[in-house]
Amino acid sequence: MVRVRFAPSPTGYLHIGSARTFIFNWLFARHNKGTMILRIDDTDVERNTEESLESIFEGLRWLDLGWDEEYRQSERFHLYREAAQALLAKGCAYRDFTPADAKAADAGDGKAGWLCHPEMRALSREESDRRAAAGEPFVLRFRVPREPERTVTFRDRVYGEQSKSTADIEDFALLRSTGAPTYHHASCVDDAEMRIRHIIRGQDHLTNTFKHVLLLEALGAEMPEFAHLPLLIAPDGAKLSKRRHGPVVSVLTYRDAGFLPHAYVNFLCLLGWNPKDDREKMTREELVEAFTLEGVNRSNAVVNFTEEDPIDPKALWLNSQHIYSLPAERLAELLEPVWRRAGYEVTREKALRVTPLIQERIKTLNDAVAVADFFFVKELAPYDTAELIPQKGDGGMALRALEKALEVLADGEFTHQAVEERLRAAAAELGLKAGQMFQPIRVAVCGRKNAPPLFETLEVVGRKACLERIARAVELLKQES
RNA sequence: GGCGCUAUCGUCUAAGGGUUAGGACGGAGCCCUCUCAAGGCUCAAAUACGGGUUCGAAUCCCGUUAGCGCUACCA
Repeated sequence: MVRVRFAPSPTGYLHIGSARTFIFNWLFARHNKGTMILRIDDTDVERNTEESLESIFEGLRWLDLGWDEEYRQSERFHLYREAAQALLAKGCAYRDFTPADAKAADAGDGKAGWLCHPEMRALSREESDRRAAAGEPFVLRFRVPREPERTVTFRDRVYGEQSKSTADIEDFALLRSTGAPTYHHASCVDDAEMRIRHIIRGQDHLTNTFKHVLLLEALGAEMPEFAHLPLLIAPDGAKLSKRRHGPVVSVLTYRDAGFLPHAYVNFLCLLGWNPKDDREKMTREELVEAFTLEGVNRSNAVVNFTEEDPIDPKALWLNSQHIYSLPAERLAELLEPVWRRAGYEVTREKALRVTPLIQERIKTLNDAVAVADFFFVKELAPYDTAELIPQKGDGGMALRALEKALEVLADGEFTHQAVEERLRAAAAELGLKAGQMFQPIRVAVCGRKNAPPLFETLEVVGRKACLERIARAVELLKQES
């Protein structure tokens, strides 16, 4: 039975690297019909914040993948205390009465004291119990078995065989002087208790794993499999940090930028993993089907962004691909609130008619505001009348085209086929090329040169608004001459 | 400093002893076309460096360099 967990600590927003770890765990669980566990690693009371927890949940909810079980370490302190007791009783742990600041002082430069404090490690049981009973503060440390020295090994599903001498592993803390567990302790106790079979997490934990193997052994737990993931880094090679790189490190940024969650999930999957064929755009189902640990690679991946352009171009492209393959009705549903937020008056029917015209012209949901404005606004924003003048033409030509359009569009059927027929005939009659006839009309109706196909656009904008806008353009041209 | 991990186009990546080192994004160009997109085609662009092993190395080994991680009573 596959059981995996994602274990964020609520000390910040949901980082995109964490999001990817969550996604890989989720994919692995779903691919293997296993269980996905969300565990909040909130053992550091000092640093945890409620806002952070909220933003992590918000990010996770947006990703829209879900999970099966949920735990909070802050509600499980009794388990960690019991486990610590047992470890102490078995001699696998010892009390270290060194004051916190003293330890920092002499272990500072990676010199002698970093492995352990030999006096503390050697303290007799009686002495240790006596000082503890007297209320002297201590941290509980794991007694790394160093005599005789041995090599700790495990096989990582991504990085292969790993080994490290116990001579290079320090006596790490299990319990702080407050009695609260450290990350290593709580994490291992929980992984054992929750019967996590596969630990999939960031590569920053690769060397921590030697400690965890030792601890898990001491706890008498069945050894899980480990799979470490390459890290996501910034273009400057540094790890992604909010301070240095800004909001690009938070998943909520992509939601707010108008990304589709499954497109963003797709993008994150391609950072450090690939399906071994040339597929790039993949649906959630395809990802679940294709995901295996064998496809994960070992080197860190750069998220490609710059200060001017904070979104990775490939993410943008993938998003446009996912938008394009959405059924128009579904896209219209998603676009409606976007337009409404922009202050446009939008009905379901209107959204349904506009959407197909812009579907392949937007890369994000938010793009729809600027791309479709002229379908919704009462009055066009002022534009440069020079735009009305066609290629190899002049103001006079624009005027003739527009006046003819006014005449031709005033009555008759107002469907795009009928409108196209009449407009093409009109162009022929005036001796104009199609483009020369259409550009003034497009600019008059849309307020700019770049817009969706003209006839469909005219049909959706409607006869009344089209005639008004063309008449307005005629007026402007006449004023100028 | 110690220990560990990593190194293919600008970026994401494929190839895991024999390929003109493949794909994608981005860039350039062409085609299509009522504009813009979308789409199609083409081009530029990479095996960090030095040694081995081998008939043959991007691929295996060693070293160098660089980057990253751990080295907290953070996670």
